[in-house]
Amino acid sequence: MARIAAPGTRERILATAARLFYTEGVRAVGMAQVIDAAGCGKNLLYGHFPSKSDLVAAYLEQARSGRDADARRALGAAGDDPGAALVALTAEIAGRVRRRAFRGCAFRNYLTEFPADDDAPARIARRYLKDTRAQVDDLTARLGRADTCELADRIWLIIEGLYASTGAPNVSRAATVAVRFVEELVN
Amino acid sequence: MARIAAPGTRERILATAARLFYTEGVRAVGMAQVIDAAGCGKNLLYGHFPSKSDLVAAYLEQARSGRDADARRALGAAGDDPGAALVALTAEIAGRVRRRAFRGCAFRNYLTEFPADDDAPARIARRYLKDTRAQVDDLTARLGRADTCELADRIWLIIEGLYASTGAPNVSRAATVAVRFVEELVN
DNA sequence: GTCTATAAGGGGATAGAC
DNA sequence: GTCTATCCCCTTATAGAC
Repeated sequence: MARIAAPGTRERILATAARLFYTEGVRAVGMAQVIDAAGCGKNLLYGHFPSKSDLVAAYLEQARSGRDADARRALGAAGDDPGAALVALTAEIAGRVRRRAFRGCAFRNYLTEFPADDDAPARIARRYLKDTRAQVDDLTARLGRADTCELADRIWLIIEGLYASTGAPNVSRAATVAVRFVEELVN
Repeated sequence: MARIAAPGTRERILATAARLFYTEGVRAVGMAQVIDAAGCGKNLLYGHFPSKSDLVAAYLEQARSGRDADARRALGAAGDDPGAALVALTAEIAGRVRRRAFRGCAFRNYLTEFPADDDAPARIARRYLKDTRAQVDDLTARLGRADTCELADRIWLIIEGLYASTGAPNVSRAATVAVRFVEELVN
């Protein structure tokens, strides 16, 4: 009797790997550790993800999907107002930063761990940064200010600073300040 | 005939290691690679640095010394004006960011690579972040504003964002914008 | 005495085989 | 699941060159 493949196995393995990669770093976590934590056999993991690079790519793809969904939700609530959209985007990131499990931006962290690589995970990470930056540029342009370029650069500085505020003395306060900061810039 | 120990050997090894660690990441660079690049024997390196952790600690200590010296120089030119000092500090970082070899803040990069560690290198990195943040807090307090806390948080966001601007579309422009941004905040 | 070169120990990594 | 192959890691030890 052939056993039926358990549904959701791939997702369970990926969720475990994602938590470990994000918390401890991609390089620090070995495949054996993922297998142990997921409580699955080796073949099962390598069946779904033929190599560690594939698993890492899936981890980053999933992080991107989740982030995009949250961003869409935040943007939806902001309606057509580009200023409100920029504030909503910042607030969405601030919400992530306030979580206990926050340990920086998964994509920036990956690029810090593998600065020279140009494989699938690196391309996913770089594309994410490019796309979100473009999103900020777009929204800022729609504000119709004379100093569009300067303003976009400033908002981007705040967003990057917000993502980096892992070691800030008061992370939650930093998140609040960042949102208020962007609010003042767009109003 | 006893050969005299070559002077500057430690410094040469350390400079090689520092360049590699900073450019490619601490985890990605092995001791063998450092030995190869330094063109020395294995025993010589291990004589000066008994373990990789010692070498990494020396790398971060040296980075800190260099950074402190540059910061002192920048602060000296600013005189007693705390606003000018904050701008000078930002400009000093902006200068680093503009260099071709810039690949982020060595201390933040290390903490991203080893988030769970609490050894000598990690303590050096965390102490640096704590000290520079305290420096910003101090200077901001001396501005005598009513919103000292908020202002310090904002400047810190900009500084963190500036350090993170490795992948910005135009790094040099981002650096310029950051300095102008802080200028406006303190004036 | 000082350094290089080489070998080897002990561990852990990815990945494949059964 | 277990077992193995292969590789690279940090580190120590040994042997030889100047």
